[in-house]
Amino acid sequence: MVIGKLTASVPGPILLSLSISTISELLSKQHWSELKPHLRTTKPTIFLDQLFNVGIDSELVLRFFQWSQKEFKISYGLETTGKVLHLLANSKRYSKVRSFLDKLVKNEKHTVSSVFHSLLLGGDRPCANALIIDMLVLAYVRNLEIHSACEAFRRAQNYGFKLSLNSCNSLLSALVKENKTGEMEYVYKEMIKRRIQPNLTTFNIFINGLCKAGKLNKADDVIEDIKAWGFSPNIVTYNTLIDGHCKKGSAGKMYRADAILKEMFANKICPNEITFNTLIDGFCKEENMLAAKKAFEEMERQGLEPNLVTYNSLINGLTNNGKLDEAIALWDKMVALSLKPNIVTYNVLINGFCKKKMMKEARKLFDDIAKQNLVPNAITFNTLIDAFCKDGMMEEGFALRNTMLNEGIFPNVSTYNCLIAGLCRNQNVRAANELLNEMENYGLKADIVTYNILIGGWCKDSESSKAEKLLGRMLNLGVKPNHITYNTLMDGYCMEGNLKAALKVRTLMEKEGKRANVVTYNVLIKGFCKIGKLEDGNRLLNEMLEKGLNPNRTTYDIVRLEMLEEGFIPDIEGHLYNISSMS
DNA sequence: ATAGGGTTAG
Repeated sequence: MVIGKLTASVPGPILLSLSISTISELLSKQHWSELKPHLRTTKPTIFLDQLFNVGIDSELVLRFFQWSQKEFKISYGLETTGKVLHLLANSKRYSKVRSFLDKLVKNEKHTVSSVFHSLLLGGDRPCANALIIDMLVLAYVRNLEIHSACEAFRRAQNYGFKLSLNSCNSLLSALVKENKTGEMEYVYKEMIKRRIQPNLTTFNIFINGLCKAGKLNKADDVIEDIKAWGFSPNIVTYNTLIDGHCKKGSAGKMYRADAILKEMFANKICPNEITFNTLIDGFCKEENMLAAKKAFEEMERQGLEPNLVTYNSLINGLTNNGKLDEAIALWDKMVALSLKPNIVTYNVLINGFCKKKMMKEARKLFDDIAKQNLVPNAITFNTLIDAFCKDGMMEEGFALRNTMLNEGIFPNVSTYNCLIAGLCRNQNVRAANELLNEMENYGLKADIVTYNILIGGWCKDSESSKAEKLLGRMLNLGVKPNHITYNTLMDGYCMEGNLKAALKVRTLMEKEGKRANVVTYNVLIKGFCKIGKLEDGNRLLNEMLEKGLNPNRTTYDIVRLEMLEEGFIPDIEGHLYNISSMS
């Protein structure tokens, strides 16, 4: 049988006279040199077209497609690509479809709309179409093209394709990882609307996303949704919720975390190691070491064995609460229990030594890492670099950065932030700015911390207008300023005595939807006091109290040092007791 | 396809 006969009914010239079995054999054995001469007279595109029609194995078609693409530098176009995909899908070669789609979304930058259009032209079996579109969404997620994944998710509905639960869950979880809360909530709502039945995992991912966005009440409410759908919250649900409260909650958050733990018990779900580790870390971060230790004991009472994560959290908590000795003792206890410290343990204790300016000890631990067959990572280096910079040893900091490069551990944004902050501390903002350029030449994007450091640097140099230029630059580059950005800039203008400019920044901040916080008020009150306008400072102080913002230690210091000393009695009687008791 | 620990800015 020859292709010529088979394709006689297909319009166009017949250019090949190889039998199908010969072609199949050549393709499967990849005897390209024997095939090549035939393609001098028949264009590869036409050859491929004929392969589509004769019904040979889809994998062989794919092989020819990929070989000819490379060999003749052909770019086949999306429509042909769509045909290959349909052929693969129809013969259930799903892993091939997957890797083919990976290449499509990774290498070639087509718009989602053109990919959709051509995929749908490639075949007319609706169920194959739905499958390919579903796998396309997954391919975008796998390749971290989350924006495209969302667009494909939207278009799937427009074209009437129902996506699988698996793809939707993957998309949801990717959106959580990228902190895209708005899109995550959209996808979740759409799933319900499109009647894609969620499972418990869907709800757990959704809760995690809400927690990461600080929407704790909304996250709590999902528990009711879970029950309404006929599911029961599981250990992952509760652990996620507890962690959300530990990390994002405000004052008294551990009470709510504890309340969730009790609810968990009431629902007959036993906490596991992760539950306790989460709680212990939460208490440590709240500087409540007593509660952390109690949770540790409770964990053992429940028959659960504290693991590496437990010890790392506790050691970290102890070092951050000035209990370096206890931290070292716990390290020893851990080793005695034959739990081997990992790189996190080392980083935590190195940080502990660094914070106490015990650089020799820190360095000794650092040298020990390699002896234990562990590998230092960027965090290890960043911890040391930051400490050296803060200790005024900039050369050491830069030397460590070079060591990193030599050892193939790439400096990241934080590395540069530590160095840039060091230069700013030494009043060398110009050099700091050059480092910003250097990091961008390395392809590292400055983040919010970088900008905040540099803005602070210029402000300290009484060059607040230069700092404001940086604010403009970050806005242009799509880095969203936060409270620290605005407060730092306001402080700069205030220290220059330019209250007018400072108030303008406040207006700008509020236009961006950020309300003044305690630091904002402290900065402005102090600014007014500095130029002798104590009444204005007092007015702001009252405004702050009216808004329900709690004054902090700095507020009281300002009142005591800037107002009382100038003989001005602030109009905040209820707080005067605190002012005198804090002095 | 879902949950826990480490570095940088007021």
